[in-house]
Amino acid sequence: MGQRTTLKDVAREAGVHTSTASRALNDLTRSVVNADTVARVLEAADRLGYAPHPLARGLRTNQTMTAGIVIPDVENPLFGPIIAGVESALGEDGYSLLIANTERHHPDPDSVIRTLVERRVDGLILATATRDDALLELLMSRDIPIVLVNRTTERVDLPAILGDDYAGIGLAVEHLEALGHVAIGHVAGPQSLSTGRERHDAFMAWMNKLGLVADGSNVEEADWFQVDPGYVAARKLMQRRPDLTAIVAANDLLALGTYKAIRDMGQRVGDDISVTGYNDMPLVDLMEPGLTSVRVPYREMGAEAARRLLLNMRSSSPEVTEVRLTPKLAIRGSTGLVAT
Amino acid sequence: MGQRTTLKDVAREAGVHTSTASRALNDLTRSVVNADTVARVLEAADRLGYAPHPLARGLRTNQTMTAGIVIPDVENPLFGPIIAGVESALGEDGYSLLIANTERHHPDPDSVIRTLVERRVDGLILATATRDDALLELLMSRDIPIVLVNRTTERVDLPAILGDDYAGIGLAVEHLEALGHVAIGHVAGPQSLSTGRERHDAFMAWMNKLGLVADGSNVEEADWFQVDPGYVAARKLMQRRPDLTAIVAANDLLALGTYKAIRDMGQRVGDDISVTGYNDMPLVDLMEPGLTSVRVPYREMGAEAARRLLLNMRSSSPEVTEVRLTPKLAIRGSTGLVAT
DNA sequence: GAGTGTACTACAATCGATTGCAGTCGCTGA
DNA sequence: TCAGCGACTGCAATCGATTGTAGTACACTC
Repeated sequence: MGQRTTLKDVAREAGVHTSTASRALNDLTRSVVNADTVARVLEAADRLGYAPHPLARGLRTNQTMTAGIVIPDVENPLFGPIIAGVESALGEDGYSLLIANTERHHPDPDSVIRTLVERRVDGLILATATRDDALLELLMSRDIPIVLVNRTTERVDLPAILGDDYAGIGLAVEHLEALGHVAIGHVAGPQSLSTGRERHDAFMAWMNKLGLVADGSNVEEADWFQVDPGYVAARKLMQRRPDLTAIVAANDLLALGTYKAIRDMGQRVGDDISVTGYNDMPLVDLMEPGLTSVRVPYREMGAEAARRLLLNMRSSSPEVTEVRLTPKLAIRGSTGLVAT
Repeated sequence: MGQRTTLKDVAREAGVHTSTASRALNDLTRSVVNADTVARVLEAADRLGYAPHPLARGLRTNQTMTAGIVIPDVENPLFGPIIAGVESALGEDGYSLLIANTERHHPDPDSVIRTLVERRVDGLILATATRDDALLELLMSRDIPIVLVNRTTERVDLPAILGDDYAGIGLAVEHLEALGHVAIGHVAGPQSLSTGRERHDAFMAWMNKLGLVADGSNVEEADWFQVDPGYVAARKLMQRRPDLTAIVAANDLLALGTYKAIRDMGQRVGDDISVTGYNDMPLVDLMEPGLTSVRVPYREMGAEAARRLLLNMRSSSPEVTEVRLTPKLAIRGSTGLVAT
């Protein structure tokens, strides 16, 4: 139809004032309206196909029923499940999701977040946090509910929904130790991100805990969480430590870069050197060999971030909580018994 | 800061009426305001950190400066580049992007689209079209600009930004023919989607054009664009036609399912049977062997859909155009000379 | 019968911007 | 000197919902 139906149309049709119609249509105020009047208004609204104008409502209530999510690289398959979880959980409560993609090469990534703030989103979910993130501090003064997802920050205290990296790396290291590996290396992620740093620290802690040698020579940091930096880091690591029989990579892309490095050095993944990854991205199970990877329930992570945000938007003094989701290890062909 | 700055504050600070301040701040009306007054208003706005309230503005102008994008499965890595392209192009024009994910198992996928319409998005980009899509017809009566992306529909005439499936399948079939293959099969996608249907039709057309046999026995439709349905369809195909030396799959997941089927039948991908895929998803290059795949510029597809939507939002009589993006073939180890 | 309390509804202000229209001032030409 | 026109600015209505407040009617009690 051409013209949209407004509350005035509904009120006229039901024979009441717009304020009565508004009260009849809203759950929280319906009880002060006579039941017969309520029935007439609801029937008129349904017949006319009425939907409230979100801008008019939002201007008055100071709520947009939208949340924003900021993703560092929406092309990275890691974020699809997180977005799906967030969108689904928010949708259940009647919220819509504005998405913004910063990307590493964005000229002014902070402007992306500011745009969402100016859009008056009711809350923000940020997947972009770095460990020393100045923008988060600035956002804190804005009094807008924020939840971090996947990574956290050390700059300020904010609610964060994360994977349990300590447990996840533990699964990988223990799995390799159970296969007889003692010379285990780590291709670490960038230490400016909490995911890079925590997986590195977890690796060191688990190696020490299991009585295995971790003196720093068995760790090499990749510049970024991508295949090529993983390849470069893995080569350096294996050149420095040719004795290593297993490598724990801080994510799947680094692991696949490690595959390439192993092959370039004339060895076989899984047979000569075992490799584990992290995230259990789509298709890593179809690699040759399938990648043993720490699986984080990312969709659930997204949903939990949304639920936390919804709680914090309703609360006048939101809790700063940190939730860590329990990972599992998907064991595949890239890990095998230590060669003798 | 606590309270937000409004136009009243800026007007007071600059010593003018709010209407003058509004005109001074807006590009289209600035020219009717005296230059000295403009300078004072701009300076006040900057000093007070003023940003217009989008709801107030939108209520009056009947524009939200938002567009909606509806994705059938945001966890599918295919859609990340499309979203990235859309978000980037819209952002350049000051638009924000609301994202909704329908998912195949959503109880009421149409409600997701209706919610965006009720949100008064200025336009919609739909990646969800099926060939016979009743909701699109309903949406047409709403007078909201729509652009289809990745898939099109036969139900109504709508602008669509697509891959050139005819050219893409042609690249694959010609490549295989050049390698000496004559017995080529097709693992088709679901025919209810334009991508499934068009790639199937393109395959038949190219086989006929090259004088190769395509009698229907060399085609098997997968129920969905996933690995397992691809596996099932590939097995059926190879059981029915054991002579096939090459298979053109309608997307990468079907291709990877075909890999599994080939291996289960004791043969080697690339050596015994060549396989091509479509989309060139992340990680298919790292498969063993790397998948030869038709690469569609999905990020550019998203950006073009956004540009088309922006044009149509500005136009009172938008063109129904169909743009097809030229694919390329990424040649890898999954295709080789026909075995003799 | 009068007074009081409660249920129900209407009135009007409000949110914060945009914009049609009108008033004022200064300049120019007859 | 006066009228007309253009530049500039202010006034007030408007977008469409929500909500504080007030008015009215009816029932109950003394």
